[in-house]
Amino acid sequence: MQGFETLWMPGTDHAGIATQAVVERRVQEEENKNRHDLGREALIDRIWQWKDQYEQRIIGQLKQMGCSCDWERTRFTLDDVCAKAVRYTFFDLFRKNLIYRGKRLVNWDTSLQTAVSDDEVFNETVRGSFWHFKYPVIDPQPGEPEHVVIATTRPETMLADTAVAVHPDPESALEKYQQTLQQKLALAGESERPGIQQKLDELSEQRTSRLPLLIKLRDMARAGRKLMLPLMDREIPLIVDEWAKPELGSGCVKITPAHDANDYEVGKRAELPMINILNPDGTLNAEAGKYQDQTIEKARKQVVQDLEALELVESIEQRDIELPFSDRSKTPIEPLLADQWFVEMERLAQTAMDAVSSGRVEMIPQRYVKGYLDWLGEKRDWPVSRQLWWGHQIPVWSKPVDDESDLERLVSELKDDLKINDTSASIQVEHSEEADPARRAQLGLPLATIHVCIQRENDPLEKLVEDLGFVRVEDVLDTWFSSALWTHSTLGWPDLNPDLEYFYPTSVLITSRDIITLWVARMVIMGLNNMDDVPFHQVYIHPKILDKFGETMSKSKGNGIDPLDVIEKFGADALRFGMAHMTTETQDVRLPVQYECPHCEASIEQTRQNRKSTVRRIKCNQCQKEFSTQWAESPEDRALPRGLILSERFEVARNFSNKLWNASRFALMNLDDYAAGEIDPSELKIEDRWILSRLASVSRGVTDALDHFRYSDAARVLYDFAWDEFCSFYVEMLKDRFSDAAARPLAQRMLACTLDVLLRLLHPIMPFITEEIWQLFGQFASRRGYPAPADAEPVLISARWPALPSDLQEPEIENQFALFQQALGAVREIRSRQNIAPRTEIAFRIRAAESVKRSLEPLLTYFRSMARAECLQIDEDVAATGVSATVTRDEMEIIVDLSGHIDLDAEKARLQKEKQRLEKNIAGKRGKLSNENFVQNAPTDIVARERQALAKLEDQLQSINASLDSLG
RNA sequence: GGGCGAUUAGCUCAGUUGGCUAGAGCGCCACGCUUACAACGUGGAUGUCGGGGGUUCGAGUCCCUCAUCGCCCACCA
Repeated sequence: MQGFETLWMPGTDHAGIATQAVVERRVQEEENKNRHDLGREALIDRIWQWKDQYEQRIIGQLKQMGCSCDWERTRFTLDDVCAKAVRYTFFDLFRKNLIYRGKRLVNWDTSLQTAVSDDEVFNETVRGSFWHFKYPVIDPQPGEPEHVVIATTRPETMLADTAVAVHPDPESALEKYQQTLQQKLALAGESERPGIQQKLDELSEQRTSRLPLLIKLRDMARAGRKLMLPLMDREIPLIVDEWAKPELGSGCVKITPAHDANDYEVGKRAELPMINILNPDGTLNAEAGKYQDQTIEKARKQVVQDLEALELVESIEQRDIELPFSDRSKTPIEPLLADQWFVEMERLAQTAMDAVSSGRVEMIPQRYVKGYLDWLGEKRDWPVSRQLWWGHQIPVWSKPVDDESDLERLVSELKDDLKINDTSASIQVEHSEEADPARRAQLGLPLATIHVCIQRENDPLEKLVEDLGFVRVEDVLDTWFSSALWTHSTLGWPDLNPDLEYFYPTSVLITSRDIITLWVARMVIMGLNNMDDVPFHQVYIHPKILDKFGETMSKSKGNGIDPLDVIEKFGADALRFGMAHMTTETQDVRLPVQYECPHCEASIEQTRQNRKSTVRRIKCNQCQKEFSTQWAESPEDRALPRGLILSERFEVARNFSNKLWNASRFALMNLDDYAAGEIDPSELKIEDRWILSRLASVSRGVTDALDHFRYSDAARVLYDFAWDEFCSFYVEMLKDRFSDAAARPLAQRMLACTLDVLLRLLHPIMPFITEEIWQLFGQFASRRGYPAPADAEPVLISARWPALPSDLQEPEIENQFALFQQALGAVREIRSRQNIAPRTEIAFRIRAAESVKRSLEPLLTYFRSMARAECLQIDEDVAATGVSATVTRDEMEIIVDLSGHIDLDAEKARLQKEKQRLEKNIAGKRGKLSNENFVQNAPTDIVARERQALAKLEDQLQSINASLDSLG
């Protein structure tokens, strides 16, 4: 289904684009042939619908943004490249004898008349009948049963039965099953126990009641006894096979090799005939005898009815049955035996395992390695043919031959006359599995089939072999076959060119975990096979976006968000930043989805009900007007305005974009008279050294995070820095300095170099807004930097990544600044607590040690602009006088004189609360420190830190108590 | 059935080698349109870190176990 999934989201990756191209070309071809069938029509309809709605929206938006779009060219170039690569690869594998033809059960969708792949199948539990039929034993001996009872949910498949199986050793199988159950019982939790116990009870009863019969049947099977298949009057053998589970049903199981995967395995082991009774459209074929041409449904009823007439129905029970359904047509799947092309994986899989085990390909997070190795370790051959009409058609021409002389003649003709010698075409001869000529004739099988694989498209050879009666194989290749070539086919392989030389192997593949096996493993295999080197060195598996119920977003559930809607509402940068912000290593992301009413902008939560594809319109619960959903089809529904599909989780990112834009606006407004110039480090103020220090740590942090795929860390670090440090402190402090003519030039240069680095760091996750700011910025201050200015690159997208010298990082300065931030916070808190009007100026004093005093003094001036407060005194022995409010912080006590406007009760309540908090913490610390084990065993620096913390807390408690006393 | 992951504030999520007095955004409460920003500013409230055991001086973090949820693979007379 990958082809179709990506089809709805063009541009998500190149494989998607390539697939889309192939689909459309095939649609065109089919239309030219003027073949009609229901499934194809429906699909084409959907494709055109999609093209109108989605592609046009994308192109329209790109055009609105002033982009020119050469979509057509991109598409066809990729298509051609991929088609060639696919043929070259298939040919290469064919020539190495790694491609072979065999039988496989496929999931057949009878309404679309195509096979569907496993990921297009969903299971649904339905209440259904479970029939127990009796098959007569031929010539029962005395003591032997007259019938064998089998059970089925699909009665019509009995027409294709070719055996009934019993277990070869029912006694020990039951014994073993009992042991397993007992083990499970011992380990089980409360809730599971009764169920297991019940099974055990049933089992012990079975062992007495049924075991003798099963042993008897086993012996009959060994003796080669046969049963009569009712209705068909065909003799079928009773066989022994471990697939028959003695503990289930009657212990006997009917074997239908052509219509059931497990039965198929049994059939292979026992060399049973395999009878396919189905036509592609779901009606029964000639093998079904008198039931021919009936639909499955009708045949099912008829079979039951006929068996009832023969008194061969033992019982019918109603049960919950899990049935596989086709996702596309919503009809039940019928397993069907079909000829398939396989890739032999033994050697190929090993190369891909080695690439990862040896570390040549690294997986991040590492936990995904296990699944990858386990899957490849099974080395199961890869069935690559699909019975669909879109995709890359298999480049093989085949012709069946009926006798040895024809075979020899044709092969030598191919080799001698057509010069097929494995250089650009190759021959395989597939001998029929049936050795007996009479039986072959009966079944209409050829002696052998000659397959010719041709490497190049439009090779004249294609025509020549067709003239010899060869017909091209109808099947197309699995989507993943071409996707596996993505890393090199998109670079022009098999043609050598500088791009391929330069870019292969690529550095990193970023993808979703559910296609590690389907896509990643196969890319490694094909890369190694075609290029003799791994396709990438790192594979980053990103988290998945889930909806608010924790379910994967998918079209079939209808619970996705629409990225274009998010862009329309919040902006492209908000989408990108938001995604980065959510991308953490372990956690999948839950994204609640809302519809936005196009009339009143009310937000309507998406529910399991209103997201369904049957819901075409929704009534807004605020304005009561209706709007259409993404599923709208009828003209009336589509005439309604469409509700955007959004998630409010992108608001954070939208607000951040806005903040950044406003801060930049401020910066540019104040750079109108900017003059580039050297910055003398000795002239820097504390806040300058602080912001440089922070900038250095932040750029290191961001670089490191991006290097290690920690996108959310990068986004968070930048968000916090830009908002809380750059905007809330540095920009605020610069305001004072801008109004001072003497200080202005230095302040401007510092602002310019800070903004410069910030924009560079933000660009990867907010490309559009930072680029816009960057280019405006260049008009005001094109030369900037610390300490010496340099010409800034004209375009941010190709600008240098910042690497600040680590000696700019000054922990002491950051500590010093933290003291200021604490003091400022304390003053603001008092203002707020006391409800002091914002315009009212207040005065305060600080009690603190000499070292703190020295740290704070250069910054005292900012209390005026940032808190409308003035520091009167800062000393070790400052004491509260008169009516005052105090706040204690780590290493200081801030005292605000409040005579005139104190709210005594508010202050007392606050102090009481603070006191409680401190007392609790102090008790905890005291307990810890009085524990001898802790003091003895913990590292000395930890103990010292705890002691210090306790002293600080006790000091704070003391001053709180003093304040409480003074307030009465 | 096998494997992987999750469970932290009302919601969505951070929490590096155990040192935590558990954080952020949204939402909530109070005050404020102060010349970058109301998509904003300042301050505030909010947690038995799913339950139970264990290891340790010390557990949100490590181990065991139970519960719930999700994903992948296999199976489904």
